[in-house]
Amino acid sequence: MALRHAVLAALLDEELSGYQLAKAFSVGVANFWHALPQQLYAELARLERDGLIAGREVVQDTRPNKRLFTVTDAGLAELDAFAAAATKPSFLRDDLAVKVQAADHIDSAVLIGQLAERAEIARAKADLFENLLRTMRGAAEEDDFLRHGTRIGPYLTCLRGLAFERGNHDWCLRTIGILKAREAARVRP
Amino acid sequence: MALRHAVLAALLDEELSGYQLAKAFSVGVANFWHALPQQLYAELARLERDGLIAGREVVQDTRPNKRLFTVTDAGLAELDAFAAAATKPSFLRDDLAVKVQAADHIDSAVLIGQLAERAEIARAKADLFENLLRTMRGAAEEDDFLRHGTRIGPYLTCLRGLAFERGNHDWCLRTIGILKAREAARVRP
DNA sequence: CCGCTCATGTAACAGGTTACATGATTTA
DNA sequence: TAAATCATGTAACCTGTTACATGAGCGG
Repeated sequence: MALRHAVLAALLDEELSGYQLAKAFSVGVANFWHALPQQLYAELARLERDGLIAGREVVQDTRPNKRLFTVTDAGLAELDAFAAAATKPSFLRDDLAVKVQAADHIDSAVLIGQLAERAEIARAKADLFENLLRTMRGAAEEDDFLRHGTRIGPYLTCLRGLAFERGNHDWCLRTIGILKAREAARVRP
Repeated sequence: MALRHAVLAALLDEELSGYQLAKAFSVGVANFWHALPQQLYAELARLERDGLIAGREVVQDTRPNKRLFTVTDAGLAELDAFAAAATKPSFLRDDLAVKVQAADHIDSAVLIGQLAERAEIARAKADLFENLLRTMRGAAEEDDFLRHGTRIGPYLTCLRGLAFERGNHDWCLRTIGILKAREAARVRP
């Protein structure tokens, strides 16, 4: 039951609607958790029912009305309890890694294509994260912001996302290089 | 349905029993996928039923008998098809990241403790991966092994695991440093 | 003799994914 | 005028996790 806490954590810094939350969780920016809109709407309903968040209706003319959610004191207490409990280890689950594991037995041209695709996605995400970080720290130097800024949580998770995507990118490119070198070596050894 | 392919990929290089597979998938070495023993036994049964792997009984005196599994031609074809299909993006799902996201609202002593714990786990895993890599390449230089060695798939996924755990470790330590500096700044600003 | 390793599962439950449904408004 | 955006969900299905079951040998 950790989607709960991910939603609470996301609502700490801004009041959001389900739709806005869904954007934050799916469109790239999901640097600390990933979830689909359907999960989020369901989870918001449960959180509100349990009194951990409170929603207020915002009536709009041109757009459909929306409900903005805030974390309640009970919600904060729940997050405290979550933070104090033992952290579950995080595991890898990546289709691309499975394909690379089988690299010696499958067509390497296909694999190289998929690695290139992933490298590009990783690069785009890294760029996005860099921009987000710049926006968050504003005019301040990074060290200064981290020492004295308010709300560094999102900044810290974004730093992790950035490092992760850079690692991804580098690994894809290196793997492509190795596979190509082997192909060349196989043709004229 | 990707556990299927992860199991197939794991069985490519050695004939394994369910028990041995389970060890490879749970005890640390899960650098390209993670799964529990129960999932694996169930998946092995399905794979055998579908003719993608073949099992042979090995009778043992002192130990209970076991069944060793090998990938069939149909299994290889299935892996080929999987490799050719579009790769699903991989997503982050980490309790610790959720806690860090909420860093501004929860007790930082607790958080620092959990980050230190995770840093230690990451360090241990990185060490393990380094040893695995050394074992895999044997006497050869890394470049040489990667260019001419057989079975580099597992080596490549292990490289990724290593980079991932190092990134994890660095991020945990850096985050701890930042949180401590902020605590100090709050006491005497 | 207690706990660990080998060896294989079943059953119930929680969590995540896919497919589908609706409908107005702005942008290309 | 077609497509994307805003806005919210339901239902069926697939996947992963937790809890439990069994039993022999080996090491401290």
